[in-house]
Amino acid sequence: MTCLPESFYQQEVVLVARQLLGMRLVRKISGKRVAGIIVEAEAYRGEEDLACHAHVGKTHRNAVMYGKAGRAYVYFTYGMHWMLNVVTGPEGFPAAVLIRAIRPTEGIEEIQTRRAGRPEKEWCSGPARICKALDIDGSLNGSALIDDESSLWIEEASPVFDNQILTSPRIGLGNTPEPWKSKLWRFVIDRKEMKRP
DNA sequence: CGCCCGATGTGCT
DNA sequence: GCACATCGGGCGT
Repeated sequence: MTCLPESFYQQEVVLVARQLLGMRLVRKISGKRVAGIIVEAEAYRGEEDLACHAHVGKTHRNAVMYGKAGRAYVYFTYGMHWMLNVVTGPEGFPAAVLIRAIRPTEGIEEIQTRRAGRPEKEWCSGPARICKALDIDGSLNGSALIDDESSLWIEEASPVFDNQILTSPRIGLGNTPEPWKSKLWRFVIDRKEMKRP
């Protein structure tokens, strides 16, 4: 296992969100690999971005986003859901990528158990579903994704060409003002387009 | 499949 | 007190 280095995460957050598509998110659960290819991700960028949790300034909740790149920012919302983000950019500048969907590739039995009773298509399509499927919660908030001690990291898999990628506004920003609401900071692998350039 | 709505805890004003 | 980077069940098409 070769996890992505800190230098990867130190890049501009929108670029990192794009680059994460096609990479493999790996979680180790009692010694076993549970993993999937990242197929959807969104960038949240600085205090200026009114959709970003950091728009209210630094607080206890969002403090990890202000820290070093390559850490997990895991937060709780809607009274029941965990969300996984990866911190990017220089220390002190709050930015992170929300992992919104993966395509499971390893540890399918573990995922199936954790997502019992739901259709396979819904196992890991959605930020809270990923956390449920991979047993990710607040205990991983602030943890490094870039060392071998970790039980959560991202590794290279297969590159994704630009013509396989769709962009759109970020999901779920109901009350967020423009221009933030319309920023094309959501990246998705187009399931239909499997051609090479 | 789509739309609607309730669930349910916490951070921040 | 309220908004929230959501999900799943219920019901109509």
